[in-house]
Amino acid sequence: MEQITSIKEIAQICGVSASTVSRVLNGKSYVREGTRKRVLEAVKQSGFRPNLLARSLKQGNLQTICLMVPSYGNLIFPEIMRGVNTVAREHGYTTVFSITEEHPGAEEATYNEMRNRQISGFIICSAIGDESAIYRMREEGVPVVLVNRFKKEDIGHLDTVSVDNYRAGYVSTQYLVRSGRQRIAIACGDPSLDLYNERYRGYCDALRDAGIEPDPALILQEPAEGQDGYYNIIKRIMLEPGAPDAIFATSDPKAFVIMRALHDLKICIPRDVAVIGIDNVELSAYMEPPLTTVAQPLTRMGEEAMRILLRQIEYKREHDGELPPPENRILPFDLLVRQST
Amino acid sequence: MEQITSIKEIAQICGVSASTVSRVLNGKSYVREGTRKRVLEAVKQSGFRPNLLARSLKQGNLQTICLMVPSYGNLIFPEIMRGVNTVAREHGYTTVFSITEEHPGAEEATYNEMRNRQISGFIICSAIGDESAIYRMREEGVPVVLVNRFKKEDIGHLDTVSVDNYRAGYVSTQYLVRSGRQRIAIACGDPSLDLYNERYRGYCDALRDAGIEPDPALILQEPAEGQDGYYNIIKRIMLEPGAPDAIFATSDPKAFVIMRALHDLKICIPRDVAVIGIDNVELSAYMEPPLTTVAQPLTRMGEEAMRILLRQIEYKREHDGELPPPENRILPFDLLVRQST
DNA sequence: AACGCCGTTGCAAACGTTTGCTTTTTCTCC
DNA sequence: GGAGAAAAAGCAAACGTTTGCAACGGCGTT
Repeated sequence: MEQITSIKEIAQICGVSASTVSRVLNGKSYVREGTRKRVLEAVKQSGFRPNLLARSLKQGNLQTICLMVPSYGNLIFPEIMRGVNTVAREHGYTTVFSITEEHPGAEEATYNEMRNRQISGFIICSAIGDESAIYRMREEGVPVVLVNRFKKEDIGHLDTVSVDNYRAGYVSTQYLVRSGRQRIAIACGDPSLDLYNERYRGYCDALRDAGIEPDPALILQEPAEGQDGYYNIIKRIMLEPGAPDAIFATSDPKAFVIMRALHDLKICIPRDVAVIGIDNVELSAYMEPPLTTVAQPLTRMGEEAMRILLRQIEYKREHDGELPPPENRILPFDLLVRQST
Repeated sequence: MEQITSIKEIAQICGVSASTVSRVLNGKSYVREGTRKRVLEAVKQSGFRPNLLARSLKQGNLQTICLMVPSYGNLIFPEIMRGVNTVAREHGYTTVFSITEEHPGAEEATYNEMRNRQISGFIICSAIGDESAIYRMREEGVPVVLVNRFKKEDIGHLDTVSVDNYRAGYVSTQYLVRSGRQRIAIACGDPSLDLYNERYRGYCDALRDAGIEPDPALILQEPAEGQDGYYNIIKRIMLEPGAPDAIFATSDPKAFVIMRALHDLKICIPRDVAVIGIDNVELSAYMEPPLTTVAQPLTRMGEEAMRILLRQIEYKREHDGELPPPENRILPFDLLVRQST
């Protein structure tokens, strides 16, 4: 059984031309029912699969999108990836990924690598501070969707998917206040990421609305060595006078580090200190005690991002390379009360 | 500034033929130093990037490999992915991924999807029981490397990367014995995966070598609903007479579930029951207490898998489509003692 | 019977490379 | 200065598709 490698061989078998076979395979133009059947049969018999590269070369795009994630340090990314991948697949798209490892400029480098692969678009979960490269991509007519990480000013200019981070910060802080906590600390995230600034704003406003003035001593800045550095910060602050009775971690992984520090200090959660996070990665439920957290619909965020990207790709095709006006999707979140508060 | 899209335009600018430009870009054949410089300059000036699809169409392979993972339920996969990705990238390869979600037949489906994309090879972390599809792939001359999941019989027939799972099981059990535990239970994994069977064998042998006959009551089979089902199993067994004083979880995620159950029973780890895992995913250190575990070099496993794949690809090119004899890489592991034992 | 139309099909030129072969240029050596 | 070889460059045919245009035949209409 010879391996059939091209449309021409199928054509020969069926006694038609290659064009006809192509038309059958694409279902674009009409083909007489009889020949259609015959071709389809031959294709099935031989197990022939058309060469996607050839098609893509002709049409100028491989059915492939690129997903950029910063790292796996934060476990939200695998879940987002899963969402992207399932929707992509449903639509015949393949997903390539690139781990930027938080290097500045990595997005642009990847973009350049991918350009000559005729990638249809990008989903970026790893923007850091400087988004100029991303604006440039959009200007060049390349579909891009940002997930989670973007600036307030990007809204209306770039496509984005996220939750309402301000509300998330507000709600979690409010919950701590309502459960009677007095001195609520916040573990801030990288200040170059707006999502953390928003959560911080929500924290401040929730406190003020409850008649509490935010105490600078309780506003913990992300240490230079990254979130693991919170371990030492917590150890220090808990021994000082005026230690907090609750800690709002602006992401679950930060909460994990913080809980570790509290355990090592033999401080009881939640009796002495309550801890709340944001994300709800899978493992949050397995912490001791299980972590109360604001659940982001991570997988769904990936799905939505891919849908928006597909919309852009389609619009672009129909409008002669023009991109549609940007879409900013905000998904709902849930406060998930477990035993750490 | 017009966008240069093809080698021909560069050729025109430099007053040479397209072939020459191609040769400069590939560095294959000799080109006079002067023209070389001129072409390179023009390429740089215009920011031109050759169309990889066209090249691949001609040469019959896109520089891309496909990584299949079962799911993200087990956090070892993100770390393996990172390893694969970095090596792939160093060698100019792009990685596409596919999540098989443990569906039987998913490997083959993905394989078929990828075949017409001229994928150079596959790294599979998701084989389940039936590897016939994978043998078929190899027979068709497609480079494949299995990571972690494969059968003993595959050794010598397929390329693999893993740790010595028998030793890993042996060492962890032995460690429990030596620290004075008497009744050591094992939480087995999916019996269709040999790696779990090996760990189990190691467990039995370690016990016997210590003069302890494995007690069937302490051999816990993975429940039908997957590892989460261990929650109820543990809750039950701990209340029965002859409850274990140590539990060997054949993977870290299983250990997490088990620890959750023990906490909920108010059983103290490690005083009443010691827990040991295998994997050392990042979060193991953040459990309460931090999990003692056999650390697999996950990222390194990904890297090695990619290297072996590259070797296959290269050999294949040089030997007229022939694959090299299979390689079975076994990487060293470390027993990481933390506070759960 | 001639006409035009429409539904089908084929032809051939693209898409942007690579590469075997040929031609031209350059160099070397007598 | 010329012959010959070696080096450099060009030509054109591929790789496997898609697609505009042309061709063909059959049918209904006048």
